[in-house]
Amino acid sequence: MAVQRGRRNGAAVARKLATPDADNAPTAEMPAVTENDEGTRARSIPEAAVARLAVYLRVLSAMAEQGATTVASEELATAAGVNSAKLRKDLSYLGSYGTRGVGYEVSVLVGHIERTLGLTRMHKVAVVGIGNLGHALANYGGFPGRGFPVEALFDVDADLIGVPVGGIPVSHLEDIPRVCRDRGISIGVIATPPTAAQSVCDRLVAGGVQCILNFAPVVLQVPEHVEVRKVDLAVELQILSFYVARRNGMVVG
Amino acid sequence: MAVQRGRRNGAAVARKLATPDADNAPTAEMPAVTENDEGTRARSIPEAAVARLAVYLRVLSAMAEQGATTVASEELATAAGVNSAKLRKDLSYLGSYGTRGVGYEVSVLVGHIERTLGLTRMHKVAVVGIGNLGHALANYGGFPGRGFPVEALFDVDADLIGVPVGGIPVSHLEDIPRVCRDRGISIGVIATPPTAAQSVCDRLVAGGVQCILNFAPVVLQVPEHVEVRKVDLAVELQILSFYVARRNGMVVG
DNA sequence: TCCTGTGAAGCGTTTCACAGCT
DNA sequence: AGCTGTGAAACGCTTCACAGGA
Repeated sequence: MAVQRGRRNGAAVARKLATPDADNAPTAEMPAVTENDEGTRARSIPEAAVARLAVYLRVLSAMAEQGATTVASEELATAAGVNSAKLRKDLSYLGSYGTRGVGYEVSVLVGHIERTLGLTRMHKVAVVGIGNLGHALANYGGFPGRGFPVEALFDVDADLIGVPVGGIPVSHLEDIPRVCRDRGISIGVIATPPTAAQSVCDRLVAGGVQCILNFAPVVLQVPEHVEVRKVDLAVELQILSFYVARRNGMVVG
Repeated sequence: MAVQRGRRNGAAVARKLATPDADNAPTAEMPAVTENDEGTRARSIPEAAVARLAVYLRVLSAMAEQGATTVASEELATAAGVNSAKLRKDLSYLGSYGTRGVGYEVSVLVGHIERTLGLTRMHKVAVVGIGNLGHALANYGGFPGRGFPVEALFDVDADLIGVPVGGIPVSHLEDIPRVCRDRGISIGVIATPPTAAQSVCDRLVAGGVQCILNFAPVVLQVPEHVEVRKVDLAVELQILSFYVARRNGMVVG
């Protein structure tokens, strides 16, 4: 699965382009310093670090549940699968909330990461394309970790319209803009066949959706203010295939 | 969704550590030059480029279907969502197969990318955890783009054992090592709850599986020779959340 | 003594810009 | 004239190594 986050535009490319994995280049004009509800610096956290913060958050939550109140960088790093220098650097982007000689207070860190990731606010999710995958996503029912309630479902199939899936009735693709606006959807998940993806995407954008998680194997064209991340099974498998092939010396029968 | 590919070990960390997104550092000891069936250089293709090659392949296949025989870097780049310099650099890792003043021959490029990614050989897939997501994955039936047939399914649920899903009967988790070995599974997909993931992973490894695609929100510990990629919905959503928050000036109500 | 926080070095990736072939 | 292929510069991320506080 590849993850995309386009930013730069190529030479003659007008619209924002989405690209897989380590593409993007948060270069030049990053937004100037902005502050969140607590005054935490939220500027210029490297892309890569943001992704890891989410992982630290999960690990920290698990640790908190097991009663840990304090954690050292080495311990947290190991649990999160990174080295401790990277972890400390990542955390330093949030500010200095550790205690030298001791470590970090779990609850404090959880709070700061949540604020930094904008998890103090709900993000309503719409799932488009209620096939196998869409069904699975809709049934997650209130996405992982809470804070991401699924509040709208869409499909083209007339047989599905009105049928509740995971408690929410399916609406028609044409109603995407209206429903998204009415319900204040901020994240759209595209789980349609590739041919439908771009038009679905356009409707989501028309409905005021700011972020899109795209499972369809297509490069979506979106306006600048919309953030796209891509999950591509075929790409993931092919990358794995590359490493098998290389490991096996590439001498294929 | 985050993608992981661990490589370096942190200080006191013995087993390979998996980390999200732009982690890894294919540094130092990359395998020496190896050749594939056609003598194509397969060494030292940057991680990031490999991920993009899979995308180029999809775009090229679509172009071929529409009758294109030749394509220029600018055109292919735009369609793939990257800039043309990056595309040319990526393709140059395969060797020089373009024609100056003209472009690339589509079929030739498709062939070279397929060989480089090891797609000339089948990679049998096992899906573990036949819940909502596992069901969806099993029903993909012969994963995207062919070359990745699903040939084994596993679950703990007694009610599921023996039931065919997408044409393949579900086996018990305990049989993972035997079945994987018998059927020559090379890629394992973990779609279980997080608590089961590590033990499932260990069994897959015991069954000779070389690559794992992990949908469970856990950092898997695997031996060096096993490649793990991770797909994490919660992480993806949280990254999107970060960008919404930043865009909105972080001034949360 | 222990562990955080961080400049600075090291690397990998991206972009630039142009030489070179058709 | 057009487009590829690629050194070299630019950039961002990771790692090192140690200063400095508890």
